[in-house]
Amino acid sequence: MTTSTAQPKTRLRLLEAAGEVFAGEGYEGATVRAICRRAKANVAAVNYHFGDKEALYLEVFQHAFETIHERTPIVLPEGEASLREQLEAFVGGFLQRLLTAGDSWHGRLMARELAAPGPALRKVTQNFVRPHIELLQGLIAGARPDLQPDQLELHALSLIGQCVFFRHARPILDVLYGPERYTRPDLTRIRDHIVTLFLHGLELPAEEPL
Amino acid sequence: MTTSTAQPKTRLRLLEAAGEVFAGEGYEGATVRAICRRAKANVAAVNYHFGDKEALYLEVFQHAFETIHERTPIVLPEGEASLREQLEAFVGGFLQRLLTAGDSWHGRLMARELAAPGPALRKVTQNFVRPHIELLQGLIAGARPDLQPDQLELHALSLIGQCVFFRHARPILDVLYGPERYTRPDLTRIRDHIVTLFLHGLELPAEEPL
DNA sequence: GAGCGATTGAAACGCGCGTTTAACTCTGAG
DNA sequence: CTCAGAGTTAAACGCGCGTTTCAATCGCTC
Repeated sequence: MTTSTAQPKTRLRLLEAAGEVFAGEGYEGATVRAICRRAKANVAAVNYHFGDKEALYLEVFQHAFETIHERTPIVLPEGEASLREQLEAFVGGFLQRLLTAGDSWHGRLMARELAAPGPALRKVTQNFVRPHIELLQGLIAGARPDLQPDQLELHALSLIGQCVFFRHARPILDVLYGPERYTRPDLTRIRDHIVTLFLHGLELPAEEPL
Repeated sequence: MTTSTAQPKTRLRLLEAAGEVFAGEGYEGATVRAICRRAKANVAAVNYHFGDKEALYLEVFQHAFETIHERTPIVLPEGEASLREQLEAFVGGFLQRLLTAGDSWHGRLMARELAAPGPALRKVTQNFVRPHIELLQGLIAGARPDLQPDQLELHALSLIGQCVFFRHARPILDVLYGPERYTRPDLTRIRDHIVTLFLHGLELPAEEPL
C-alpha cells in the first residue's frame, strides 16, 4: 500500500509540538522551525510528513478532536434520570471539556480558530460544536415539546453561551479576578448555577417539588 | 511643545487602515506594507509616526475605544424605570455594541485580542469589559440586595456570557445557521429572551404581576 | 551483507518581513 | 528669498521565514 502501516514516532511528535506552538503563537506566529525544534525533528520533517505548514495545521485539528473525544467523552445518565440530572451531566461534562482544555493546547487552539476563522473552522464546528448543540436541543425538546424551534435554539444557545464564556473569557477573567477564580475547582458551582438558571427559564409546569 | 498640535491626516489614515488589517489578519499576519498600502502612505510612515509596529498596534486600540464609546454609548433609562426596562436597555445596548462592532473592524480586533491575549488585553478589559460588568452588578444588587457577592458575580457573568456569545461565536453561527440568523434584525428578540431568562433566574419576590 | 525504499540531516534557496537611511518636498516664519 | 523643520519618498538593509535539495542513514527483505 502507498501509505505506510507503521507510524513512526516523528509524525506524532510533530503533531503534538505543532498543537502546542500553533495554540501559543497562532498560525501566522508559529514557525515551522519552532515546531520542529520542540519535536526534536529536522526542519524538513514538516514538509516530508505533511506536505506544508497548512496541511500540518489541518491535521493538528483532526488529532485534537480525537484526543478530546476520547479523553473527556460526554455521557448522559441512563434512561430514568430527571431533566436536572441530565442537564447537570451535560453542563458538567461540557465545562469539564472547556476548562480542562485550557490546560492543554487543544482548547486554546479552538479558541484561536473561532476568533480568526480559517479553513479549519468548518471542521471545528461540525466535530465539536454541533454535537453538543444537538444533544442539548434533544434534552430540552424532551421536557418542553411545545417549544418552537426558534425558542428551542435560543434556549440551547443561551446555555452553551454561558458555558463557553468561562473558557472564551479566560484571559479577561484573569485580569478581573485573578487566575484562580472560575477554574476547575469551581466547576460544580458554575454548573449548578447555570443549570438552575436554565431550569427557571424553561418555566417547567411544576416538576418534582424538590 | 514636543508633540505637534496639528494632526496631519496620515496618522489617522494609518490608524484606520491598521485597524482593518490587524482585525483581518491578526498582529502577526498583518504586514506594515499592507497597512501602508491601504492608508496610501509610504512604508516608512508607520515607523515615523508610531515608532514601530507594536506601538501602532497599541494606539489602534486606544483609537478603537474612543470610536466605540462615542458611537454607541450605553445609557440606562432615568430613575423611575423598572428592572426589566433597565436590563433591556443594558442588554440591548450591549448587544448593539457587539453586533454592530461585527460590521466594522473594532469588534473583530477585540475578539482577536481575547483569543490571543497580548499586551493590549489589559487595556481592553479595563476600558471595555469592566465598565459593563460593574454597571450590571449594580443593577442586580439594586433588585436583590441579599445576594452574596459570589452569586452577584455569577449572575452578571451569565448574562454577559450570553451576550458575548452572539459575537464571539459568530463564525460558528455562520456555519450552523447561515450568516443571516442572529444578526442585528434579531437584536430585540435575543435581548428579550436573555432578559426574561435572567429575570426568572433572579427569582424576584414577585414584581409587578404584568 | 547487499540492495533498496523510507526517513532524517545540514545547508541553501528565494522571498517578504520590519526597519533604516538619506535625499526630497512642502510649508510657514523672519 | 532663505531656510529650518516636519513630512514624505524610494531604495536598501539584515533577518528569519517556508520550502527545497541532496546526500547520509536507517530498517528491512533476500
